[in-house]
Amino acid sequence: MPNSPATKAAPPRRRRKEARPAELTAAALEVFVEKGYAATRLDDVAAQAGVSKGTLYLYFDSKEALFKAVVREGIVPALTEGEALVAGFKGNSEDLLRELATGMWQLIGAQRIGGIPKLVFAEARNFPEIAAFYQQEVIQRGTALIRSVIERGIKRKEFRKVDVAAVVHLVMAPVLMRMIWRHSIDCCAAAGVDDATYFDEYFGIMLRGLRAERKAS
Amino acid sequence: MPNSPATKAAPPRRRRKEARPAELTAAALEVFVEKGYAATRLDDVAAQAGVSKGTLYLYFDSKEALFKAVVREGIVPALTEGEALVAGFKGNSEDLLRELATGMWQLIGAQRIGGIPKLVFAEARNFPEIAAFYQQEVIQRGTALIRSVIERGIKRKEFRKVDVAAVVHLVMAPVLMRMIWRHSIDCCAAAGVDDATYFDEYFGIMLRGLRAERKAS
Amino acid sequence: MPNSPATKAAPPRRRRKEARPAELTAAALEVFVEKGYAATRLDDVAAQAGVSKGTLYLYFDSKEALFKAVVREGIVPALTEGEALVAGFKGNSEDLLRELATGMWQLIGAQRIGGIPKLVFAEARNFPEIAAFYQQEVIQRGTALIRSVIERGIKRKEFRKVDVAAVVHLVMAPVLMRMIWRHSIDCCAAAGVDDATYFDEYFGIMLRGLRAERKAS
Amino acid sequence: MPNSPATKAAPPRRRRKEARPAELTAAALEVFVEKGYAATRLDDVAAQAGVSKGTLYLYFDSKEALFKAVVREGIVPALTEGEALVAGFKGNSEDLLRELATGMWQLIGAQRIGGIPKLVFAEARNFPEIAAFYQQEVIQRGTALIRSVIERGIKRKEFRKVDVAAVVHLVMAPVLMRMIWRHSIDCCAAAGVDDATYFDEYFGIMLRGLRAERKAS
DNA sequence: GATGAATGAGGCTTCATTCAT
DNA sequence: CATGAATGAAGCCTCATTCAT
Repeated sequence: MPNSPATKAAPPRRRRKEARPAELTAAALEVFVEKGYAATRLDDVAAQAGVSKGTLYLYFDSKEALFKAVVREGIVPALTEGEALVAGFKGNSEDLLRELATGMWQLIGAQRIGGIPKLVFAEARNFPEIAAFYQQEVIQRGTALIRSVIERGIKRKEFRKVDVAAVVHLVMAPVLMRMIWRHSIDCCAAAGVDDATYFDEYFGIMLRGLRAERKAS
Repeated sequence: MPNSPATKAAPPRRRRKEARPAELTAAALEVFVEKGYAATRLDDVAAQAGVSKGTLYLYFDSKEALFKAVVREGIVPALTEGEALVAGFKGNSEDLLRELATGMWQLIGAQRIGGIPKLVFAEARNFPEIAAFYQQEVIQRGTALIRSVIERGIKRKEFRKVDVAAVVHLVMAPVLMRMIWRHSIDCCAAAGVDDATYFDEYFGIMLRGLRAERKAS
Repeated sequence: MPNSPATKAAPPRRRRKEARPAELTAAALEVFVEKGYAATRLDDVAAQAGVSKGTLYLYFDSKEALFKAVVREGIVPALTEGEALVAGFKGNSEDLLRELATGMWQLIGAQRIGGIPKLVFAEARNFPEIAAFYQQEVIQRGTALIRSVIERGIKRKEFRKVDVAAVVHLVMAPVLMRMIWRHSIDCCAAAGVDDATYFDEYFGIMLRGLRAERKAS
Repeated sequence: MPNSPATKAAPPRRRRKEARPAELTAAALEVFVEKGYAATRLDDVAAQAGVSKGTLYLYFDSKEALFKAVVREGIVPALTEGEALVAGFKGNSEDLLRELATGMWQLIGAQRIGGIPKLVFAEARNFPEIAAFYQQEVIQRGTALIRSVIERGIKRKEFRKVDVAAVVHLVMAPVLMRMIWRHSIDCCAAAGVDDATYFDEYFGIMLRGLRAERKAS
């Protein structure tokens, strides 16, 4: 059947087969981040991916399954990248914290995946499974990372002795909140403060706040 | 005595009339915090309040109006109290910040209403009307409050000179995140750090981070 | 108990009792004509009458019953008045038709009751009982009236010989349509033609159209 | 063969796609004319068409859009035909008016779609959007059509000089009223006069009424 | 008699999910 | 594999009707 009605520049079918799920979750990520879970219509995801709505169901059992896949695929690689960045850092802990936070922001916060944390926080209650998964795969690894930096600083007497568990959350909070703003009310609110200034002040406060006090004399 | 017509202990009609709105917003708060805005069905709110769905519309024009009432009733008064605190405060700015944050936490964060911020951040994109309302009614007043404290500290040379806009967000972030955790993944995660420790360390870092440096001399 | 909270100038209760139903139907007429049957809310009728919604149910079993009462009370008296006007007319039939139509317009069409025909035509299908009632009480008497005028004209050789039944409808149609326009799309449409011009042309055509032809010679 | 899964003769999916909108508007026309606009439940339309309620929304955005489609499909073409008739007509204006009115009656009045005008007049007040639409799409074109015929007659000295705007409405009124009767109280009332007689007398009066008077001499 | 708070059925509309092609 | 037409279960909101006071 030559001259088949290939209206669109026929995409290579064969190759697609394996790439499909990733294409779909990529499209879904975009829409979920844009609209939130409840407001995301599978129609939109399908349109974004350039497939029919039915096709989604060939790869994912339900909207919920799709959502889970998006979170899974979206966040873990980013975290891995973050970990790689940190591994084998030489230098003082202030600089390490600085680089870690900056790197995470550039790799995650400033990217589209930066919308995931908001999504997860938003839907954690409705999807305990996601919450648990995220908790294990992301939060634990993430906090461990920060924890190691804090502990390193304390051990090296660069940081004060603090309650590490608490401080880990305190260190993460401003970065997470920045992501959340950006994907919710930021349009108007957080505006007025650009990323550079925000992080400057963040480090200004955090590092002063953590710095070991030097004996006066 | 089957078929007794008085199945439920007939509640006094008259007295209800005035109490109703508060009953309804209380019920709504519970469900909103539990399920999120979009996922809250007015049926559930009605059931929670022990009335029929129609009754809600006797007191509130729409789901949105109900939500706004919840916010107005639960958060705005706290802000007012906060404003009063700041306005009449004598003493150094560190103590003021301490009292303000502690007070806010007790009035909002530790209460059920503390679930509202998460909800708003989560669904702001989908309900621009609500986002705008919250922005005006809560965020603007809240940031103004913090801003006034920071500026007071700077003016009194108690705090360093910082970019106030940025610092306002940095100061709020750990408090907001604490609320968000609590209403999403906290079940398991943030556990391990109790409020007291968290806020101790929070002040420890924030105040050190803001403190004006004393000339060595 | 002096100083009772008589906020409104207490209306004489005793006298009301008998007048109430008429007050209610008057209010209902206004709202029905304004909004149509389905769109009329009993709340609005009650408000218009200055009573509570419950009160309506003291006098009328249902919205439907109220509607029927409105039609009954609104139209029959007007028709009676119309008949009185006609009785005992002396003069030629052209003038009679002219006066009849003009009179009916002034008594009905130009008044608020002029909205009733539209209502009835609109709802006849949904309320066969109303249709039957209106048919008997109004249409039959109305057509008989016109019929008598046409027949009078024919008998007196002032009008051509025509199919009286058909002509009766043809004579009524422009008057009825005028009422209907006025209560539906008139706002914009029929505008451009004032009543005087409309009726001038109406008579101009109708009377020429009915006039007996005079033999030339 | 109990529980046979093929309860209904499975209709061919492909062929349906194109025919569907017409099927749906046909069903809708029936129900709209039967019940009126407000009283028409989309459930009924769907049932009448043999589809589910959701299917309606595959083809029409809303009840209003569905109604507009019904009008566009049923009335607008007739107007177009009428316009064509007038545009190409050779001959005297009496015959033109006769043909136009007769044609309109056959295309609209005598069909099911003839129930639409009543509906629009009845509910225009409650659905301003529909009123505006009908005004633009139907009334304006319709009156322009009649107007052109009247003016043609005057220009050709076949008709008297009359107030055209008024006469347009006078000419339409008996036709519209005939439609309205037919769809409201006609069951019993207008009966007694068949269409042929009615239109005979209509032309008899209208044309005599419009005819230019010939100078005596 | 009068009130008006309360009810609950029902309408329009949306959208996740299915399934014949 | 892919499609997209079709479904039907809810959800928000309205309003005629009831009934305790």
